[in-house]
Amino acid sequence: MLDPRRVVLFRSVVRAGSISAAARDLGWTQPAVSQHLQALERSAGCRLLERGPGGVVPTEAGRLLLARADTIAGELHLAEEELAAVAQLRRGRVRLAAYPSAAATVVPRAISLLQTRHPELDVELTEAEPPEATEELRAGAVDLALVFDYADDAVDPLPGVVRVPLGEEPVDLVLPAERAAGLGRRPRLAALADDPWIVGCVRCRAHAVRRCAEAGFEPRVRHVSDDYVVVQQLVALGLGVSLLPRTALEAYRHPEVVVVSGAAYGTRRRALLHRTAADGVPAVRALAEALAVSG
Amino acid sequence: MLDPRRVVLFRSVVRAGSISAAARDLGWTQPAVSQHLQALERSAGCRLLERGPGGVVPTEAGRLLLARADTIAGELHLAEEELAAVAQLRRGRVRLAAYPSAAATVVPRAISLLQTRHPELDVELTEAEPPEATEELRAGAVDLALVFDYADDAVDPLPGVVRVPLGEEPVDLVLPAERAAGLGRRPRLAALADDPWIVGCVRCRAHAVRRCAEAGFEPRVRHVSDDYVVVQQLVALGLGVSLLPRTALEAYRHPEVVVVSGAAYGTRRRALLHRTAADGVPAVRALAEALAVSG
DNA sequence: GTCGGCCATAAGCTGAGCTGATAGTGCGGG
DNA sequence: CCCGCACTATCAGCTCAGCTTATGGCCGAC
Repeated sequence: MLDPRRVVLFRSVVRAGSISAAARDLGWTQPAVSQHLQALERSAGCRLLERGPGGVVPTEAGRLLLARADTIAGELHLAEEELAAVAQLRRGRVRLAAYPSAAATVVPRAISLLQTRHPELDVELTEAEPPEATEELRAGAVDLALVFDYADDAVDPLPGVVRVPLGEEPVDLVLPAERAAGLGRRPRLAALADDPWIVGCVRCRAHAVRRCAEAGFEPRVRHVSDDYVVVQQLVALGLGVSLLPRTALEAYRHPEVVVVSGAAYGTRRRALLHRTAADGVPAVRALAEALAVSG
Repeated sequence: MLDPRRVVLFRSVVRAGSISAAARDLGWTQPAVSQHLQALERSAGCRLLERGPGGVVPTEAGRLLLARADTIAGELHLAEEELAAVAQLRRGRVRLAAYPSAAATVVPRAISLLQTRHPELDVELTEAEPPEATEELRAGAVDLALVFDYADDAVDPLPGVVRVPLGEEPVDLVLPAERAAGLGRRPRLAALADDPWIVGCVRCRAHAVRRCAEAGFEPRVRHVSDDYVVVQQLVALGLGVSLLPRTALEAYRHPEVVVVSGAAYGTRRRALLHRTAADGVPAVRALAEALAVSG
C-alpha cells in the first residue's frame, strides 16, 4: 500500500529539512518531490509533515514513519553493499563517523591502508562527536562510528548496535611553559586548584571536573572549546591549563606548551560501533579491520 | 540505486515460487514482473534468480537480498499499521500464525473478543507448527506467532523476537475404553510399555519418547499423525494409546476414548512471539492482549 | 515595501512500465 | 515419441504516472 520509494523519499526530505532542499539533493525539481509527498500522505491517511516557511518538520505520524524509513534505507544500503561484493566489483562505499581528533590521526592512516588493500573502496567520512555519531549510526546515515568515552563514565551502546573496543589512550595535562616551571616533574592536580581551566566538549568537561573533584577541588572553567588546536593556543598564551587526550596531542602539538602524563589525569577509551545488521558486509568489515590495525 | 519497490517485488516472487505466480498474486501480467526483475538484476550487477521450468530459486546473491527484503517488507507493514492507528481509522490488519489445536480453540475465542472490542480490525490466521511459525515471524510474513514447547525441551527465541509466556497446559493420556478398563484410575506409563503408541508432530513425538524413557521403556510407535482428530479415531478403534495436550482434547473429544490426567504425562507451555520491532503497533498489541485473556 | 526563501497548484509532455502476442525450453503423460 | 503444459524471455505498442515549466501565495528578514 505504501510505496517504499516514497517512504525513502520522505526520509530524504526530513533529513534535508525542506522539500526544496531534498529536491536539490536528488537532482529533481521541487514540485516533483512535493507531489510524491502528497501521494504518500494520501495513502498514509494522515499528514506527515508540518509545512512552514523555513522548511518542514515531521508530525507525530511522520516521526513514526521516519523511524521505519531509517531502517528501510539502512537495509537497502546494506543490500547494495552485499550485492556489490558478490558481484566481485568491490565498488563498496562505507560511511564512517569519527570524532575530530581521531579524524585527524587514526582515520587517515586507516583510509590510506584501506586504499592499498582495496583500491575500489570509497570511504565517506563525517566528523561527529560520539553522541551525534551514535545517533547517525542508529539512523542508518553511517555504517561505522568511531567514538570514545571515559573509563570513569562508561556509555552503554544502543540495542542493535555492537561495540568493539579499540584500546585506551591516556589523558595528558597541558600547561603553559612558564607555569610548568614552578611545578615538579609530575604535578598533582591539586596544585592547579587555583588556575583557570580550559575544557572541551560536554563529556570532556565532565571528565575534567571529575578528575579535579577527586583531587579535592572544583576547577574554575575560564574557556570552553572542543577544538584541540584552539585549546593549545590558549594554553600557550598562558590563559589556563587543560587536559587533552593523547590523540589530540598527536594530531597537533603546539611547540610552546608543556605536556605531562600521569595516571591521575584519566584514560579515554576508543571504540568502534556498528549495527548488528551490518555484521557480514565486506566493505564495512574491511574498514573496521583497517581502523583496528591503525588504532 | 536499488529501487525498493523492485526489492519488495523480488521478495514476492521468491515467496510465490515463480514469476508467473507472483504476477497472478499481484494482479499483473507475467512480462511486467519479468521486466522488473531484469531491471533489478541489472542494477544489482549479478543474477538473483535461477530460472527453471518449475519456477525460480534464489541464487546466493538472491538469498542475501531476500533477507534484507524481508526486513524491509516487515518495516513497511509495521509503518502502515502505525499510521493507520494514528489516522484513527483502526483499519488494522494483524497476521497470526498458530498451531492447529490452538487455532481451533483459543484463537477463535480471541478473535471474536477482538471483534467486539475493535470491529475494524482484521485478523489473518495461518496454521503452522511452532518451527514454521517462528520462521514466518522472522521473515515478517506474520506479526504474531502462537507457539508451544514442552517444559522438558525449552526452545530459545531468536534474537529480535520477544517471547511472552501464556501459561501451561497438562498433557493427558488417551486410551481406548476397553484398554482403560484393565488399568487403575491413574495408570503409570510403565504399564503401557507393550502397547502400540500413536504420536504426533516431531516435537510431540520426542516428548512422548522422553516421558516413556523416564518410565523405563521405549515406546513402540505404530502410527504417526499430528491431527488430533485422527489420533483419537485411531485410539477409539483400539489401535494404540497416545498422549495429547489438553487443548487438543478441548478442540475435539472423541466420545469413546478415555482421557486420564497426571503429572507424569508432562506439561506443554504456550507462548506468544512477536518481533521487538513490532512492540508498539496497536493492532498487534490488541490481538496479543485478546490472546492472553482468552488463553 | 521589496526581496528571497518556502510551499502548492496547474498544465503539458515524455518515457517508464504496463499489456498482449509470440517464441523458446524442460518436464510428464498418452 | 511427440504432444501438452507449465515456465520464462522478448518484442512492439500504448497509456498514464510522474516529470517539468510556469505561476501564485505565504511568511520572515532587511
